[in-house]
Amino acid sequence: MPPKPKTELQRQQLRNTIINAARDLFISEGVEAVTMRQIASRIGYSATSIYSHFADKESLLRAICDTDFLALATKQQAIFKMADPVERMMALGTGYAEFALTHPNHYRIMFMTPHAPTTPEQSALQHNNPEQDAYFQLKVVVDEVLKAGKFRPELTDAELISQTIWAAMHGVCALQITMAQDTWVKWCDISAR
Amino acid sequence: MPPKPKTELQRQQLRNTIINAARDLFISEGVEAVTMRQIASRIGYSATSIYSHFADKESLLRAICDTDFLALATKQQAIFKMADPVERMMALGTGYAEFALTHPNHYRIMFMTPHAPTTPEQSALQHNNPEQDAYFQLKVVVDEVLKAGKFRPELTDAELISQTIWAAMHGVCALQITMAQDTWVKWCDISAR
DNA sequence: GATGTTAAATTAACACTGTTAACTTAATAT
DNA sequence: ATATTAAGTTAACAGTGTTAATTTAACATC
Repeated sequence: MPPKPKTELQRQQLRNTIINAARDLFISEGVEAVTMRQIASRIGYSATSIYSHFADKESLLRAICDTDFLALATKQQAIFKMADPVERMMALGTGYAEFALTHPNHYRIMFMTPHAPTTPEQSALQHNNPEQDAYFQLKVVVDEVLKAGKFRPELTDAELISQTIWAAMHGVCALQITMAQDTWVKWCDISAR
Repeated sequence: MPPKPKTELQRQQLRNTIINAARDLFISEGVEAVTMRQIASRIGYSATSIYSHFADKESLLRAICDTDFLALATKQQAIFKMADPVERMMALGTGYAEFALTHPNHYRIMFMTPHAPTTPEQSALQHNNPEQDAYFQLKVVVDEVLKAGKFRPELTDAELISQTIWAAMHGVCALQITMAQDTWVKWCDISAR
């Protein structure tokens, strides 16, 4: 039953309804296994109506990622206000891992699935905005720890250090997510670092 | 033009031809983008003929994985024979990264895609066989380095150390593969460690 | 040599996918 | 009352993995 003019708010609401339904399905079934028709039927619309809010499946996926990247950055933002830089850096790390392992399927979509490179106008998220960019948060903290002289002297490049830390955290989390139920390896507890 | 009886050798040859063609395409185009019809046409057969050698696309994929796990272990096997344990351990690491980054699509399938746990009869590969299990190779070398007293004294568990090393390597490689072409982060060169 | 049998391969067909085009419906502006 | 128009629909397309039905050619037997 198609009525007519919707306020911008209503449009946003429907957009969010689609995003949430799609996310639910994506994380429980896997992106590939979920069809546009399934998403639509879950919210009582026809498949094609999704296309008036998202250009295609890929941009729907990207929109989901966007909201989740923001959620992560917001969560981390609280940690970001701790007093001691070193403590802050550690807390960022455990916060990240916590996010990854309590939302493994979000994490998979966000950090373990290659997407086409995102152009600025496809994403509302801003680089180097500490409220929206969790990587920037890390870089800032690393820079502070660096200036406080708390790294080994041969480590001087904040960008490189940040990326190494991120890679290490990602390695632990990603391997855990992908391989945890594999019997090949006798997996040790994560908290052991 | 369909002739008739083929020797077992000929069957194996065709099976390999399919595997190699499929791998080529998977590597250069990505698994999802490659169709059975493409694979078939590349070797001058029709799509359906693949199904007399592989139950479906997934088992074709798994067959490729199997040969590639073995390829990795075999490649690493050479390093495994170096004299100095520490050098050996380092070389295993760079060998692993080399494999990951020269075969990113293999790597994605092998280590970044959750599969259902593989039952023994689906795979001919053997656990804890240094010729077929690259993780076991790492564990052995780590154990030797440990016994040579070359780790910091607080590190005592070979399994934990091995998994940490693996996680670190995996983190660098996986992040590189997933995010390399993303412009969000100004990626540093891998070799910088 | 003709004939049936059988594996190898092919073409046709199915159910389903993401997506586009064409069409309906109902609320507003005139 | 009527035209306009956005929101939503159904119909249709090209392409997917896969299965069923069908052809083809080589062999074994008479």
